[in-house]
Amino acid sequence: MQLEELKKKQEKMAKRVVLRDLYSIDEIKYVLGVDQAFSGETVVSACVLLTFPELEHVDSNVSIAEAPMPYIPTFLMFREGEPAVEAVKKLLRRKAIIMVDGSGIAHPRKCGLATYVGLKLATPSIGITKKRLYGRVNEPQEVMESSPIYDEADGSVIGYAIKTCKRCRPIYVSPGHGFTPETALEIVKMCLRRHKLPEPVRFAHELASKAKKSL
DNA sequence: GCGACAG
DNA sequence: ATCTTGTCGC
Repeated sequence: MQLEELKKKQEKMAKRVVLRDLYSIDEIKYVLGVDQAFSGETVVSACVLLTFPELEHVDSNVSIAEAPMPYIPTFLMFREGEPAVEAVKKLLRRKAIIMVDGSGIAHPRKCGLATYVGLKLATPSIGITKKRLYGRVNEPQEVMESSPIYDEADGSVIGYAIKTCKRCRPIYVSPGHGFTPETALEIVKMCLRRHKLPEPVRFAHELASKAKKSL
């Protein structure tokens, strides 16, 4: 099938991923949050720009597009990647990092949606998911407790699961590009404010669904 | 063959 | 992701 071709593209991109900190936490000035909402096959991509670490809203942007292909597990980047990149472009600036609603390297071929966006925009990125896609994890039990996500093949740490609120399942964090799993987790913790999801992703999700309604 | 499988 | 009301809890 042609999915084999797409797998090769992911494997090729994965080789370009940098898993060390391109930015130290204290030099980050902004955090961009991205998410998409769908109306049939119409993609509504929303991006919010927040200051870091204050998380004050600076600007936001919405862009509409047609989905290039259907959703197929582990191939999400080919469906939402370009739309997401388009939404982020206009708001991108120096010392900004990107937080994406989708996996980073916690992916079978180490190339999730967050990795795609980070590499495409040559900007450090972090992936956040509400459900596990790949990796072995012992779910954290206490609020704010985190536990490593291990690569199913070599056992290396590829991210962290963290229980962000009392009565909710943990969220999964993995670097997309330009960060170690530890730093990605630390940044996500700094973006939490009494909700399950970190503010950048939360606001982007909110904007995307709001923009979708007004279509 | 069987189960798993982001958004 | 999306289709959907009320409802329990902080």
